[in-house]
Amino acid sequence: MTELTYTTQFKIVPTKPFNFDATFYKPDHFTTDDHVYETGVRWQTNRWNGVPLGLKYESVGNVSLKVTVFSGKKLDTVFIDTLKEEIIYRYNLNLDLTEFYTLGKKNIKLAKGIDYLYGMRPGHPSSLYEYLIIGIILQNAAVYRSIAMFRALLTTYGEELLFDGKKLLCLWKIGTLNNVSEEELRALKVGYRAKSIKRIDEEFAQGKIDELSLRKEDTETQKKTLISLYGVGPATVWYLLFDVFHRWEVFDHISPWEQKLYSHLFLNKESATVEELLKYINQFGKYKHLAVHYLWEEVWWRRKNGEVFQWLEKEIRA
DNA sequence: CATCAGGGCCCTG
DNA sequence: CAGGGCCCTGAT
Repeated sequence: MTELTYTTQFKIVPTKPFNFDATFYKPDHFTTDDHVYETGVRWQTNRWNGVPLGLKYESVGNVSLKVTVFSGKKLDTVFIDTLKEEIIYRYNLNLDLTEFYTLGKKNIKLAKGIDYLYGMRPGHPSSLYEYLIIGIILQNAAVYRSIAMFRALLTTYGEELLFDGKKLLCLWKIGTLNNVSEEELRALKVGYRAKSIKRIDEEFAQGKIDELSLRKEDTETQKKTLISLYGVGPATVWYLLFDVFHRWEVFDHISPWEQKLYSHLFLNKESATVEELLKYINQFGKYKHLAVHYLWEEVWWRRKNGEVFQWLEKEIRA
């Protein structure tokens, strides 16, 4: 266990309107043991330039954000400045929602979602490497199993950090799995995914992918690069484009299980065709996936706040 | 008990 | 470009 005793603080003022809770907590995200959330606060482990950190995000009246960085050693200014930029990027704290809201409010259903989650940003705590690990354990498994795999991996190869009275696990450093055999990974019940996880780790360790420069490429290049990674197919690419590369307009992939969920979500019925669903979502133009994010998160937040959606319970098998 | 079908992807033919 | 196989696990 590593105790993180150094602290650095800074403030971020996001664009308005800002909703801390809906931005820093997504009830449908399944990862465990690497974060704790309570109203107005999120503790999150993370690595920046390979350095394990404890991050504490606090809402200051839903107007600004207080960030406390816990580290094992003193951090220099460049490190902190780039970390701050990265946080702004990952949680989309500079996103201007005006245009999307104007468009979205023309649709009664989405208007309700926007109202409920007013100021919410899309966003994800993970780097591309970390998200790829998550994406791979999502494949061909229901939620409870993905959780089990994530927990097993994190417990075995992650690093235990103690900060601000919280004991949380931090995902391993790129290259860690180099000395781990495929058999050893399989023992954690990740199955055939062991091979993909190892190969992704290897490719990143060799520096074949540079996340920051890939962000600057166009969508097609990003798609091509991602799908070339072993174990990454269309479904995983689609998640990555939204959560890691912030492509709000890409919404062209609906898998059978999502088809059922979106039928309820968009059209309040049991089973709509993929064409029907895509047609519905096309009205949101360059904000297609962002619109879905609002509709989707609305249901999850309502569920968290006590409302019951039978169709959701049936499908998620958490 | 055995068999099967997944919240994909790779590989083969 | 269609379809079999894959780790596991719960459902039947």
